[in-house]
Amino acid sequence: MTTTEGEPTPTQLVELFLAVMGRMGAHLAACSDELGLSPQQARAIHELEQPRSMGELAERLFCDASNVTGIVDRLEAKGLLERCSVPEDRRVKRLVLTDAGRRLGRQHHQRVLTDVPLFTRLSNDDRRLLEKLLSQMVDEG
Amino acid sequence: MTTTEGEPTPTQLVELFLAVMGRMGAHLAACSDELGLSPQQARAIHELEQPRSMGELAERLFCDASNVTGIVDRLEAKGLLERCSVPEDRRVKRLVLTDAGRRLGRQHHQRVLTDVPLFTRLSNDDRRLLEKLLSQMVDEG
DNA sequence: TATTGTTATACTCTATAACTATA
DNA sequence: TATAGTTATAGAGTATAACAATA
Repeated sequence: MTTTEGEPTPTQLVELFLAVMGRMGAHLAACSDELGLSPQQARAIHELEQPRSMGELAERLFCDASNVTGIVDRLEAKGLLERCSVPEDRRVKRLVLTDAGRRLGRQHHQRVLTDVPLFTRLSNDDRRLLEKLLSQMVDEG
Repeated sequence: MTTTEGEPTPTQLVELFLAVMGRMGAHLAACSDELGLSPQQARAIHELEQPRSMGELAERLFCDASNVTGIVDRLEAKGLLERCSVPEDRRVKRLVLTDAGRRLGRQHHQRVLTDVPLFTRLSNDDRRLLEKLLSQMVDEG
């Protein structure tokens, strides 16, 4: 317990971030559930605002390509997207949201943004500050 | 696209937070995987630094109590915790980490804290600032 | 009666490996 | 040969409902 006041240990920071992540995760789960989607399905729709291939979607979801088959199957069965063929390379499937899919994506987006108790507690200045810090964290790669 | 400069929309902020969450999630998954744990098992061990009942653990994991039975089963099978009986109320199971469980928990904690590329990009001052903002977000409930 | 934890069930997500159809 | 996507498989997380033991 030799904690110097001037040198912040990462412990507290990571703990806090995990706590905020937990609440945000619960919020996201509730939002997708209201629309009859699993969290991962909602995430997929979000990433498909621009059409992408199966492999690209896998990268964005941080999961193996084999999982995407099932996720896309279920979204396609709900009529939320279509697997289009690509003339230049017939191996590739181009995933395109249907109108219903785009509509549901917008609804989900709205719900996620509405009443996020985490962020509503911050002043406008603090939100700008947090935005700046998060940008720094994500920048580059 | 009528975005006023002075009024920050929550959109960008939420997007950024989700991006940071995604990377942190990948980091956590990698850390637990190295120790032969699922992310949820690692999370459970983390929450059991203090002994808790099944129901308490369920609350902390934001999931139904019925799931905790399986999660605890698997941790118990690995010898990482024990279900102790509570004399005052024989319905309750008191979950206590074994020495091996506590050791693994410390290892996981170390790995999570080490080389978090997200936080290493921030200056000490910025980390303190982020810590303050995250505290505000979590405060109260 | 109410509560704690379990079981049964069914679905989703997950990675690995083997497969297909293209390139 | 290499790549994009699929299938098969097995394990883990998830919620709901019904249940046993205890309060």
